[in-house]
Amino acid sequence: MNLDSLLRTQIQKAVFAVFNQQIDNPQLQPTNKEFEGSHTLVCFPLAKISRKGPEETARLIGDHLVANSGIVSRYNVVKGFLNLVIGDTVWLEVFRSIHADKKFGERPSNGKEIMVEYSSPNTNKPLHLGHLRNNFLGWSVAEIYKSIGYNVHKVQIINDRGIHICKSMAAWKLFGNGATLQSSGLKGDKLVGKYYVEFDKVFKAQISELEQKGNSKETAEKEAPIMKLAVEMLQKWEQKDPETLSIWKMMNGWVYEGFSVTYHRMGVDFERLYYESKTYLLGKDEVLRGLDKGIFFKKEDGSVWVDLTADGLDQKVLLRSDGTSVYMTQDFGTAILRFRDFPKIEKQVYTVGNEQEYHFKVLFLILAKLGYSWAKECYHLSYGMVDLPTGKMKSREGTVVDADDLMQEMVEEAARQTKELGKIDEMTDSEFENLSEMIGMGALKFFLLKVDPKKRMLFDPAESIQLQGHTGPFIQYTYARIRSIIRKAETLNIQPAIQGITSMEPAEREVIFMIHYYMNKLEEAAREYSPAVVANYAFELAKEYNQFYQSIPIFNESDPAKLKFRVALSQVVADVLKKSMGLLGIRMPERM
RNA sequence: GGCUCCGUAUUUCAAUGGAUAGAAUUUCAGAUUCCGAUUCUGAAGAUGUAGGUUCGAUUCCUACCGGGGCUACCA
Repeated sequence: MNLDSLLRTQIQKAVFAVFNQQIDNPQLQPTNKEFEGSHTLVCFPLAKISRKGPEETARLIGDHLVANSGIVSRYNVVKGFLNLVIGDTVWLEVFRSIHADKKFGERPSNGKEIMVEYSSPNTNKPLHLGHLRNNFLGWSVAEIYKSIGYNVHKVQIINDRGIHICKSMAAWKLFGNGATLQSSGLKGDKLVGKYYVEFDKVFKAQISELEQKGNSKETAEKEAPIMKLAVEMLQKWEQKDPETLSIWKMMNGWVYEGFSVTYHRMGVDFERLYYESKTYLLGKDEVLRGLDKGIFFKKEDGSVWVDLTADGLDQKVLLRSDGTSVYMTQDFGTAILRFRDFPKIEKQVYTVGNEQEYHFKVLFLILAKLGYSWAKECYHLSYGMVDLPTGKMKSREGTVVDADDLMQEMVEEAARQTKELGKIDEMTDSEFENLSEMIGMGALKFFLLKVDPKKRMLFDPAESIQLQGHTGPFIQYTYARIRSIIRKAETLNIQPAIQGITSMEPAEREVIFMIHYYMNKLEEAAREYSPAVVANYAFELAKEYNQFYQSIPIFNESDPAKLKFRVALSQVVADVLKKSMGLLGIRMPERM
């Protein structure tokens, strides 16, 4: 039973009965805590059709609902707000159906498919803090869509070719002495990253040397020997030179080995990988087709452009004068390829930093101009930079926070904290390790996901792992304590049940209200592409439960019906907490 | 210059155009015969500025102030 839609229908009926008017979408919102009731109908907009004051309008609707709806037991009116009180028996019925529904929180398949792209790393260096936000966001949005019935395809594009990887390759060739994974003992992506840093160091030294000899900065950058080598390697790569290809394959192989370790710890996964080396030539045909149709135009030097000035943007190049393609060209080529690979998807979601907002605006516009109807459904899941308390985190400034290091630190901190609290005595080593991983990663994920994606945010590692406050571990603790209650109920052989009670304490009603609101929140999160909605919901639910826990006895309750009901309530809260946090990729401990 | 995102308590974050702008944090004052006090209750404290639309604006519009990003025949 869906209480909200039932109530909406009843309100529509009431408005029709009282004012003889149809309304599409009654404006319902949760009632402020200071007033009695759970659902509030905003009646200001209805004053126009009722031709009465907002308060009188509210009263007339309220009277009709109490008399006819069967679910509203009483109401109060404050200004133009109609606060509705749902009877306890109705709430208990709502709760009973949730408790019985093993699949609560998961919509059955709606037959629709979407694709979510995230991560999309370059293969010349390790993943950093920004990638963590990217991966957690993309993965979580995919899970949220799954839970409301979509078939979701998780993909990434791996930027495995281009000048950046050739830089690492050049440095390895010059200074590597044939180093391998085995000989270095390093994680693969770290080893390749080391040469990328090495390249940069040597490159800068060569530039300043050339500048001192009187060259301009531009010339120096072009003429630096190590850069010339990297460019040469890129050309050889494009000509499929066997030696270059084998270095390229070897070094990318190292990176993939390293990345897979990092992804595993992050807890993210992909259904399909796209490699830029296989897609970078795509899109050219589409440009030529667009040129024929007059969507694009050619300049006298032979380069092909699209004119987006009518859409408030600039002109954008699509093919260079030498006929080669640019990033934009391959990106819409890849988009089209994906729709061929997965013909049923109705849109793509791209999880990419907000510095590429312009790029995606152009991309979607071009796709629309080419006649692809799905273009307008595509979405750029844009997110802001992550700052640290110590300062800004920018790769250019060389203060990159490595993803592996950060995860390791979080887990170590969690372990230290748990030890300090003296909770490890009854745990085996592997249980302790597992718990530290859950808490450390939970703290990290929750903190990165609780903020609206599009906002630039500050990540404070110390604050994120606190057991009190707006944190993942706080919610995990609440969960662990509930599980402890459930275990005790099991040993006492108390079966959770909803029988023999007809009324509730306010704190119990609040908890049920929060639980019943879960699906609304999931849909909002999907609509907004925002895991933050789910994160903040889980936090609210945990707090609501703690209030109940604090003020109402469970095992000291003498009425067995109430005792069983409260155990059932605890059980459902635990389930919903676990499900909602699961959508953020956060695991929940039985004990902590 | 053009485009775009952002500006909310000391700080970090909330608020489909709705009520006295919520949390967390910090400080102070309280609560446990009890299921895990890593909890709960109370107090203090904020919408960058100036207009406009609206019954009602943190939200929409305009201008300004402040911050980030984009504006490459780079990816």
